Amino acid sequence: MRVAVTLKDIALRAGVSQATVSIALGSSGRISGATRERILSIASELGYRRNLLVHGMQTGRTKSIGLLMSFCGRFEAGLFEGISGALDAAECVPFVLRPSRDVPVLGQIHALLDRRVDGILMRPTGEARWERHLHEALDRHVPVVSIDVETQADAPQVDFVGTDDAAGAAIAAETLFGAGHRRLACISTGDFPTPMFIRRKAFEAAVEKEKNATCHAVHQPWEDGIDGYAAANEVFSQSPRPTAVFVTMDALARGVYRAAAERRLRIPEDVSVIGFADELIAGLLQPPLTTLKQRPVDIGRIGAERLLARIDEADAHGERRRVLIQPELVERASLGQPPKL
Amino acid sequence: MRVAVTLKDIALRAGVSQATVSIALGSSGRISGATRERILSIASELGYRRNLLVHGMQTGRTKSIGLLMSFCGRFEAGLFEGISGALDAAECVPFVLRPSRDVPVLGQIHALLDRRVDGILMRPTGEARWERHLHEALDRHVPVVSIDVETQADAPQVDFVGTDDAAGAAIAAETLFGAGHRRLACISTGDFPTPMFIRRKAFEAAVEKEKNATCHAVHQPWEDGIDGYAAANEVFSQSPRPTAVFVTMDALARGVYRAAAERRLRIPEDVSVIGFADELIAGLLQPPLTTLKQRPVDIGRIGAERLLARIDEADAHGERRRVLIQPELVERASLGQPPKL
DNA sequence: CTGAAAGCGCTTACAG
DNA sequence: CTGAAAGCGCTTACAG
Repeated sequence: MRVAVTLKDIALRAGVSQATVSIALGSSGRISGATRERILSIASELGYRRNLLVHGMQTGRTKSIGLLMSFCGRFEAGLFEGISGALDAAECVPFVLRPSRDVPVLGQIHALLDRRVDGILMRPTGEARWERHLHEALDRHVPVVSIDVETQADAPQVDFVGTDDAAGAAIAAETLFGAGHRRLACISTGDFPTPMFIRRKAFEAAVEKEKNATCHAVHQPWEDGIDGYAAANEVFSQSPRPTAVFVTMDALARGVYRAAAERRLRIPEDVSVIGFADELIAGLLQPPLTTLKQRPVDIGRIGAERLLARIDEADAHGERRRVLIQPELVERASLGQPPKL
Repeated sequence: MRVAVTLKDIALRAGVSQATVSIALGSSGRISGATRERILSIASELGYRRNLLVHGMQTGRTKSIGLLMSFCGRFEAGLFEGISGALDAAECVPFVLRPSRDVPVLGQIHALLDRRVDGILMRPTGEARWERHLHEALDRHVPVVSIDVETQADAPQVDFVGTDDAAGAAIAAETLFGAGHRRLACISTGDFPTPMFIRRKAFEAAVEKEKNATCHAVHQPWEDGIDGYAAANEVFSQSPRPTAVFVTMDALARGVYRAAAERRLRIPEDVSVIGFADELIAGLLQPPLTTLKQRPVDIGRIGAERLLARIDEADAHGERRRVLIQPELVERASLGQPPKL
């Protein structure tokens, strides 16, 4: 067994004090001339590794953060990729906790705080129970940054980085208008304050502003594996039938395609479909789904960078800053002109 | 700002020594009668939270582990769900680091060790560079458990929990034999020691043992977004044409379906296809893909439990233990009898 | 530039 | 059952 090498060991070998070694090894402070070189070489020879537990306790910086999020799709994978990249550059490491029904959020936040994380990055679920526990962190001057879903009034000091969902929904609407559609439908799920909710509101607002345009909106409560089938059936049984459907997340398109197939409605000849998110399924559907592509890697990276900046500022209570990332239209084959009457 | 409450604060208020408070709060040792009650109530009143940095330094247990894995699909999400569940129960929290070309593995292991993780759970990539750095952990008596991909001879003390890939491949072969197929093909990717490699070898071995059965094997080097299209074209241009194709991972089926469609081969009437993993895509393909379902949540859970057990045993150098989880056939629509001549 | 000392917030023998 | 003391491995003023 190898026993950990300590400052004392190095000091002994180098014939200097522990304090000198500490200073020489830290990038900080007064330089120690040639002594430093000697200390450095002894340290590396001995395979010294600083105990970050103690270091963190002394300095108040553990170079660790907490990350509260779950992993279910390509979007989350992108977020994590971006986050990891930014943290790597700062030599910071994330504790990752997965929100779940069985585990109280407060307990998770305490688990992080007890380990003295420097900050917390979170992707809130839609549920409100998150917000009220954030003060446990903020009160201790541990900054919190939220990605993808914005926290609400309860926690106005929480920075936000996410997709500009409203802009994306407006692009979807404009695209449909541009193709000649006026009789639209919107199939949605997810309540305030989820991105899906914001997309729906923005889409409806865009329709309101467009002359002669109407929107038949169907909202379904969120559930696992939701696919929009029931809502699509309602939409397709309207008369006159909408010529285009906006779904607030790609997964809903699956049910739309199925309902359309059952009614022998061709996509896009009889009905156009446009999604949001560019999840894996968008490219797999036949015809491939036109959708709004998010930039999860950027969101993750910028979110982590903002958190690191907050940590350096030592300012957990500043006003909220928001960064909105523009989504981009990915044109595939599910969108065409409205059918001729 | 709230300043952290320490043992001293509680001791002062309770009129006892710091040591007494420490003992009363720890679940360990001698009970302190009524004093304990008083201390406990003062602690909770003050909102005391133990500093796990210091606690970890004192006891040598940080209740943190390192988790080295990346997130790209449903399988990984399942692993993480299982891991999280097991760790939650032990009040343990994982640092999660994502392997990537840009970041040296050694650096990641050091980042974990410097933070004094109690153990490391890893899902190795196929690359060998992992293994030789594991000793950094093992030498310090930090146990390592590997999931999904078994580490090799370099690190024989590393426990393994993963799918019984060989058994799964044998099931695939038996299923095809049972349906009457004898002219088989195997499309594979991934080298030793990935699960895909093991599946391929086991499949070929099963074919060898079956009378009159042949297998046309095509191996493609692993790359991102690989879909098996080129390999499928090679398979389909054989004469006589194989009547069934085993792909060592579901994603490869995508190219097989495409190649089949281009040649107007119907699935399963003209050619049967069987996959491995039950990834999301398996259910989305048309016809839905018959495949071998893995049990990622169990693998994750058992892997984490094994690691926790190793930590408790304080035995990082015991012999390797292996847990193989049986995969299960998911019958969907891509498998039928061979075409009549 | 360097050393001696104090301190971070705990736990753990060791006495009483 | 409880207290006084030492110690974990560092960092940080404070003297020299």
